[in-house]
Amino acid sequence: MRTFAQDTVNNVGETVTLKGWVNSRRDHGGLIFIDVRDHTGVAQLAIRPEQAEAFARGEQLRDEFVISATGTVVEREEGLRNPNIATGGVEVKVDALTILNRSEPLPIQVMGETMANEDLRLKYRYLDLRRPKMQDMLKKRADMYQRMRAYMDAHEFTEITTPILANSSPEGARDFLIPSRLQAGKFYALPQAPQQFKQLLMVGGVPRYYQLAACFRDEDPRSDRLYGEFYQLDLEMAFAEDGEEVRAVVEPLIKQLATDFAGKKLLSEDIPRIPYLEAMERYGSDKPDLRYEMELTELTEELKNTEFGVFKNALKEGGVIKAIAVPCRHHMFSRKEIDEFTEIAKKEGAGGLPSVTYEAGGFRGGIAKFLSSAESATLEQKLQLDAGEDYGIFFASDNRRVANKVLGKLRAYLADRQELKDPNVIALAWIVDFPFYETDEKTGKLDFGHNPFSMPKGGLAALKREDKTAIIADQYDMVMNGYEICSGGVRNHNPEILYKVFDVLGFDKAYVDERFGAMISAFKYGAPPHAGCAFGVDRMLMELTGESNVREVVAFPKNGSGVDVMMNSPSTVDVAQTDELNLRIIEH
RNA sequence: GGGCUCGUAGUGAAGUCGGCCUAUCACGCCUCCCUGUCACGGAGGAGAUCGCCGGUUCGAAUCCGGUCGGGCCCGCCA
Repeated sequence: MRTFAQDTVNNVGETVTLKGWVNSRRDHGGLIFIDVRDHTGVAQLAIRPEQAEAFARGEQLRDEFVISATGTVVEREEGLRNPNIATGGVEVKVDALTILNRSEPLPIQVMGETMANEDLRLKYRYLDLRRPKMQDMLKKRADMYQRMRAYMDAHEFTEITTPILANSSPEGARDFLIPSRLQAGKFYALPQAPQQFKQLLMVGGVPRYYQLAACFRDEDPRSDRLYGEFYQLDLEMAFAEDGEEVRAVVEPLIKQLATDFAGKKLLSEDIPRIPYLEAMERYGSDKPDLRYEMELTELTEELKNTEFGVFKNALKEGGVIKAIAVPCRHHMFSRKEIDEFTEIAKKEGAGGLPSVTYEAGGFRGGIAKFLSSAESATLEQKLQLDAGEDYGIFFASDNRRVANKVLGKLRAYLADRQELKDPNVIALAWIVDFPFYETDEKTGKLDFGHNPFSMPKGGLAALKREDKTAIIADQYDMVMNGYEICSGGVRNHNPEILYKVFDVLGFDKAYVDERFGAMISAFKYGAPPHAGCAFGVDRMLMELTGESNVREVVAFPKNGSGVDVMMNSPSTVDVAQTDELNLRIIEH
């Protein structure tokens, strides 16, 4: 009868068989200790020369050999116990030992503190996954899936799988294309999201749909963005005409994941709704981390009579002056540090980074000499400076968009640097009211701000407004600790309004019919209003488990170049295969 | 596509403003010893053309140019 490592404590006096990997071997010449590891932990085997056959095999064991050991569980004597491991009070006196498989010396270390670089870990992911931390991660992901399914089922959502072989979508990310054999010269595409299918399910009479959906996008990855494939908790609700209906349904699930599942504290039970423009003004970002304050403070009015040339020029050109006050905590920012921050500001489009320090209740250095005593007093009050604390104060004077962007970037960077993020706290927020259309900074042309299929607030009438950039999309993102974890919207189920949405950008009916034929035609046959959203499962799991790289929460991720270094994919294929698909590979 | 950064035994690091490097340390590996260890211990040993190519120099892991690979960021991600 097989017993697991952690169960040995409950089997004192009994004969057990442990199967697992050799975690470590301590050969004393006349006595061999083996720590055998399985998915439950490690247990100590003691092999004595009296069991000659087992002892001889014990001498051959090396790290990561796979063994089966049978023997009696005995209580360890006083002084021989190891309080550091769960099974440290017992050991197995081995009678018989079988080597089930041998192992060559490992290319990466499974046990111990040194960890190989990521490239090697990914190449030998099957070894990397043996590490308890990775085992734990796999279990956590499964646990999260269970909780999501249980919650969605309990709220009368029906899980429906939608096609993986889908169609190329002209909007959005780059597609993965799949050549069709039966339809020569045509292509499927892997879905970037089940967006159109789930909306068609609404037309199909499904009241509430959800899916743990695989999504595919061929875009360059980031530390919080996987290459290629990722998972979303995708959901949609028929007859929801107000985004609040969706938000109210999903909020308890996310809170439960943050607390019960991740064991963290919520910054607040009430999840704020922050309009996009307000988020940009206060945080310089549409995905602000609310665990720390450091809000952007506008000082345009307060400094309108400034003597400082840079500010004067900005104001003359209709710009704004904004600032953030950064608590110093340990020591005042050095010249070198401020230079470093300046580089960041410049990268975001700032000309420089005017600054001043606030020490011992007064402004010093930097632009301090340009501040009148009246201005100093106003700044102190507007920036809510605490005389007992020292601050570095950083300014942006530019057009509103750039000023917000610069300080927003700096706010996030400095919060990290100053360790203002509490890892045990989850701060949630809904960012709402995204602009439907935006002007492209470079071309000056009008384009969709986000998702063309969401409902413009105010419907058809709103679309006829003169200032198109003032049209608001009924769209909402959920932000968790500075990461966008969910995006959703009230969908546009009205063909007339949908045509108009594209008409604003100069696309005619034929364009819409050609590209979104199934959807626009379905909407003509009694489409119910509907709204929904989709949560990024991987990113959420990353933040909830305190990882800073999303690849850490995926069993077999691709690297930054889109390569699976373990399987060596993508790879070339036989000419016979490409011939069958009517494809010709052009050598580069 | 662009910027920054890293590349040294199987693994992780040190050395990187030219010579004390015949390249250091730890883990791992091999041989021998060891009956109470638990990251066992002890003695000994093997293992690196310093990512690759070229250049400068009396001399290059170290400087320069190129190239390949990784990571982070920008663009991109409706």
